[in-house]
Amino acid sequence: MAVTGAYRGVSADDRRAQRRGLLIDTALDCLHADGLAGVSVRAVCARARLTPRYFYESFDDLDQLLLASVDSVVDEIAERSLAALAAAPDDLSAQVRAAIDAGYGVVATDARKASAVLVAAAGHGPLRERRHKLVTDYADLIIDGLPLLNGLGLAERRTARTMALFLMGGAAEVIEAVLSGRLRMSRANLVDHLTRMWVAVLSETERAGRA
Amino acid sequence: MAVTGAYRGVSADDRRAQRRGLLIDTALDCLHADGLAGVSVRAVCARARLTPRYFYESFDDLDQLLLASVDSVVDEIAERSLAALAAAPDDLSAQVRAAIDAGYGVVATDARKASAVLVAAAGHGPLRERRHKLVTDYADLIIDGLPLLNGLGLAERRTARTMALFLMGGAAEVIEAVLSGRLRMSRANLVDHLTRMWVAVLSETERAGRA
DNA sequence: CTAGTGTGATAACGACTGTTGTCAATGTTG
DNA sequence: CAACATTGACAACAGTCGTTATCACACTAG
Repeated sequence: MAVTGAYRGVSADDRRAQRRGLLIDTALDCLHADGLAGVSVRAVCARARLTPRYFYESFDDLDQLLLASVDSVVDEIAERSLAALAAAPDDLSAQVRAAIDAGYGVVATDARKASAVLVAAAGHGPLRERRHKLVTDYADLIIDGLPLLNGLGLAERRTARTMALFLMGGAAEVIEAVLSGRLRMSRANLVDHLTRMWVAVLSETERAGRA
Repeated sequence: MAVTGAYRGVSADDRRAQRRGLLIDTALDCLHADGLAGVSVRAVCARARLTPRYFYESFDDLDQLLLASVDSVVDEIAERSLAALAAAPDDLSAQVRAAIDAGYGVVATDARKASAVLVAAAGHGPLRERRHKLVTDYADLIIDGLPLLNGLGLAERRTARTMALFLMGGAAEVIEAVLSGRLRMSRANLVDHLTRMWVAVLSETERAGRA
């Protein structure tokens, strides 16, 4: 039953990849529309105009699809944030601002992606574990990406990780409030506030670490 | 079919309240054990050794039960935090520390309550809206509870609210990491770090507001 | 003791779930 | 053309969901 031949001018591998991508994208639709409970094999397939057969062609399990969907969003955020941070001038405030603005840009222009990140926080089982890993990875990226925090010992590293978790959780909370409409604020203002608070925590932690 | 008479020496109202409380408590069990998906009418009733009839006696809907469960936890946290804050000496650091320690004490001694708060963050529909309201209420409590932030104008109040959201989101993230075992840290250390970062943000925001 | 109320177990309903299988239609290749 | 690969629609399985109803038993009130 292996799919190997070409079909409508598209190779078998390309068609598989195409369907897989469609399922991931459609999962984001379902997630945004009906929450985690709205993501079922049948629902996603129906919305993607595919049959369950093609779901099991690309994923063993619903969890695999959810993980792939969340990963696609998280990877995009990390990629853009880090690129912006690397391109920013050698100034703490400028670097933080660039990273936050770039990351916010991803979820601000696609509400589905914001839902994906938030829903991942509440999932259970594999989704929850994945989220743990992602948050920790982000924290390490923050630590490594900021020259201010380089050259830390092991004790300070745990402090730095705690700080990174705090910064991300706080930013996520504020961003969620803005995207949901509860907190009305321009993008520039949002980035300003977040940058200010991040820098406040970063500076204080660095000062406390030196002391 | 109205329940009015006494039974085993307990009045009808008391029995209803007892069953309602049992369902709320059992819902926390299910939530902690199997996540949001594990909370179903049948599952909760089975675990509580009640029949679905008594579920519909106290709740119209599963959402109502979830809301009641989350509310019970959130109310407890708010109550204890505010009491501790009010009892603390007139010092920013001491007040923040007291409030954080009291709030953490609630979830630290009962993992189910931590799950409830975290799961509420990712819910959909009514649960999500409720969480929005709760977070905003907390933010206002923080603002009103800290003399440092009193007497703010409307513009500063939005800044203060943004800050309060940031502080809560950050604290939640770190607390979740500690409770899940990803971040090993003593309670004293955790409270120290959170207090330090809260005070850093609070001081900086107050400084920026004055400028 | 009798009549009535409260309780708990169980069944039923249609709808949905994950998963697998079948079958006709459509496209490709010999 | 014939032979085959690929697609999409649909059925089937057992399980759970929310919700309501039924029935026997425990208890209380008169």
